[in-house]
Parts: sequence; C-alpha cells; structure tokens
Amino acid sequence: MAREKNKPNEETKVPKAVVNRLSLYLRELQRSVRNGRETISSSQLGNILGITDAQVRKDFTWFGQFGYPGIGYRCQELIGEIRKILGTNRIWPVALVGCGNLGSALLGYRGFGEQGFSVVLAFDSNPELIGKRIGDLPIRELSNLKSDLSSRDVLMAILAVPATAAQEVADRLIEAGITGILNFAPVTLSVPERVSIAEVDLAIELEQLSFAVVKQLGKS
Amino acid sequence: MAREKNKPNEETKVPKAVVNRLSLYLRELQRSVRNGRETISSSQLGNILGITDAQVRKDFTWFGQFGYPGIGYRCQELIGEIRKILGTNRIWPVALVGCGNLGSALLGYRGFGEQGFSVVLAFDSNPELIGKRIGDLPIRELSNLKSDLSSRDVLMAILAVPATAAQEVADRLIEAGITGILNFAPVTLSVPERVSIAEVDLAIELEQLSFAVVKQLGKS
DNA sequence: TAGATTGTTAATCGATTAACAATC
DNA sequence: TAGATTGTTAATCGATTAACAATC
Repeated sequence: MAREKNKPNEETKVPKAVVNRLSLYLRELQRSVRNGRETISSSQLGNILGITDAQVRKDFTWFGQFGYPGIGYRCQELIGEIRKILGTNRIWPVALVGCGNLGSALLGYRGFGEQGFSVVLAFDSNPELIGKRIGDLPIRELSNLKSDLSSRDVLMAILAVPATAAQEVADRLIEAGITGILNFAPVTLSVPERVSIAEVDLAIELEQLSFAVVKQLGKS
Repeated sequence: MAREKNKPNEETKVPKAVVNRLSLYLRELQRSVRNGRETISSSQLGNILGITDAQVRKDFTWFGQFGYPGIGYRCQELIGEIRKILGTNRIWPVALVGCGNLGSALLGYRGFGEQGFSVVLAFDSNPELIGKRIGDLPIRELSNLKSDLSSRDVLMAILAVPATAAQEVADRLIEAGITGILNFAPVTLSVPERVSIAEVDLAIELEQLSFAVVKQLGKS
C-alpha cells in the first residue's frame, strides 16, 4: 500500500498532460507485470516513454507518494493507485451512439473491456437498423435514450455519428444525463462546462503525420 | 494570395501543439466555407476552439503572414495555406495493416478521403483473409510489403494489428520504407528518429474521460 | 477618416528538468 | 554500511497572453 496522500485532488487542477501520461504509465506498468516484473524505477519508466525520470516522479506527486526510495515503484501497487486516480478501478457502462462502420468496430474493440469499460447500449437513428443486433447488443432508437441510460446508470457515451448530426446528438445525450463524450465526429462540440469531451479525429491524426513526413522528406 | 513568407520552416522547430491546432483551424475553416463564409477573424476562430485570438495569430506567425489587418483571414486562401503547410495539398496513398474489425472500419472511413488520404493497400497476416476483399481492395500478404509499397509510393501506414504484433510489424513497415505510422495498437512503439508516429489509444481516451467524469461527480 | 484587425514584442504564466537531502 | 532511488525545491525552459503600432 502507498503510505499516504498529500493532496486530495481538491482545488489545484491537475494539468491535462499529466493525466494523459498517467494512462501511458498504466499501460507500461501492465505490460511490465505481464512480463513478470515486480518493481520499476522512474528512470526505467521514463526511458520507455521518452521522458525524464524527474517528470515521472513529479507527475505522481500530484496524487500522493507511491514509490520506495532505493527500490522504485511496485508495479502491481502502482497500477492499483493509477486506476483509483483515473476512476477505472471499477467497470464503467458505456453507450455507443451511431452504429455505422466505425461504431460497430468500436463495439467489438477488446481494448475497452481490458481497461474496465463495457459497452452496454447501442443507439442509431436509422430506422432500418433498429432492433438488429451487433454482437449481442440490440440497436435501440434514440427516443429511448433517456430511460435506457438512466436504467443502466450510463454516464459515458461514444459518439460515432456523421459530423452533421454530431452536435444535435450530443445535445440529446447531455440532456439525457451523459457527462462524458468520446467524440469521433470531426467537429468541435459545444457543451456545458460540467460535460467532458475526449476527441479523436482520425483525419487529423493523418494530417499530423503528413506534416512530419513532409518535413522529413525535405531533409533528404 | 498571402503576401509573403518569413520563415521557410528551417531550423526553428514548430511545437507539436501548434501543428495540431493547424488541423483544428483547417477543420473550422472548411466548415465556415461550407456555411458560405468568406472571411474570419482570429477572435472568431479562437472563440469556436476555446483559445485566444492572440494564440491563433501567433500560431500562423510560424509559417508566414496570411491575414489582412482590418479584415481578418480569407477562408479559402487560408485553407490553401494550411494544406500546403500540412502537406495535404495533394493526395497521399496510405497502407492499412491489420484488417480486423477496426482496420476494416478504418478502410471505409470517409473522413480520410475528404482530407486527401486514400487507402490503396491492405495487408493482413491471417492466411484465411489473404485475397479476400474489403470494399474493392484485395487483402495482401505481409510478404509483399516492400514491393507493394514502393510500386505505389506509399510512405504512410495505418497500423491496426494486435498489441502483441505491433512492434514487429512496425519494424517491417519501416524496413519497407514507411516513414509515418498511425498506430492504433496500445503499445509504445520504438522507432528510428526519422520515422514519425501518431498514436490513437481508444482505451486511453475513455480513461481520460473517466478521470474527468469522476472529478465532476465529486463536485455534486 | 474611423473602425477593425493584423503581426509582433514583451510580460506572464505554466510545465519540465536538474539537483540533492531524505530514506530504504 | 554503500548503493539506489525517491520526493521536492529551485532553476530553466517554453508556451500563452496582453498590449499596441502598423495597416487595410
């Protein structure tokens, strides 16, 4: 067990970049455990991720003291602590909205389950799809949103609808009680402050790559 | 036309965050044009994205002078400039490696085409899949990698294989001449400096959301 | 001209890193 | 104990913002 906690994450807001690295640490720690490793030092962890040991230690400082001087961090224990911090020390029920190509693929994505997320509801607006199943989940009408979500205590949704529909559907999700949206539609959603957005724009990822590739090309 | 260029992107390295915002600007500008807008100011652009007008202008400063005092930016023109900077003022042929659930969905993703990317090759290691088609692309053996890629001048690849295979496949891609990899496998790839990686870890995105949702929950 | 908005400099803010006493 | 490595402070570095002359 970690020995104590300094800051019960209260006023001081943790930088986004720190929380993101927490997920990377978690991923590496899980891999280390699979490889039979018991402890790991900040410099080992940093090396793998391409950051300094100081940064690794500083990041954890936001949440408590998890290490052992002279030894490092106990992998299993640190995994537990990070999951507690991220809130993934439980299983989150998640709703999928938009059951097209991408949505269907996401429904089957095994990585979600491995990290504690379970897609328990699927919605679409296309009448032809309603009632059909993806895997063993029936596709539901959007009109059922509110009752379905609340009966299953769903707070997070994956939004995989066309860009043109995204804002409107997001509004309905929020109205139905959703407070976290993973948005795959290439639009900037406008949402109330209490609602969080994570965004994945696949084309933008390729654009970033394009920039880097062109730059590299210029060097030769 | 923009009037001039200060810095022919040479020594001074452009921050990653800036390049990422470039893609967001582009997305908003394209939407503005679809809505019939002709010009846009840095404060309008900033408002939509939740950043300051100063930041918008500063970002562009890295690449040249694209605006008109008193008027703002001409949308169509700025779109052209950003595409030039990102290198998407042409069509990039892209290879898909890993034709499972996610890979197949990505192959059909319309957003790629809209931004100038075309998936022209698909590979998988599963012998049962070789020769089958997704859409109208035949799935090829990995052993054809090198010759296929070079005959099509492919420099970028989308990696959608299981985590356990990702590093090995990445090595083969690089050996075959790929210099940009969009990685969907939840592992930190180790690659030579000349190769660029963009990473999308879907579970991590949900974890970030989880953190935010839990924090919000604590407030009520 | 008056009003709007740029490009850019300097000031501020925040994040990363170096260094080291504390500790296992 | 000697060696390793933490947690944390202070120094550095880099990114964001405010302010304003230049300009359409």
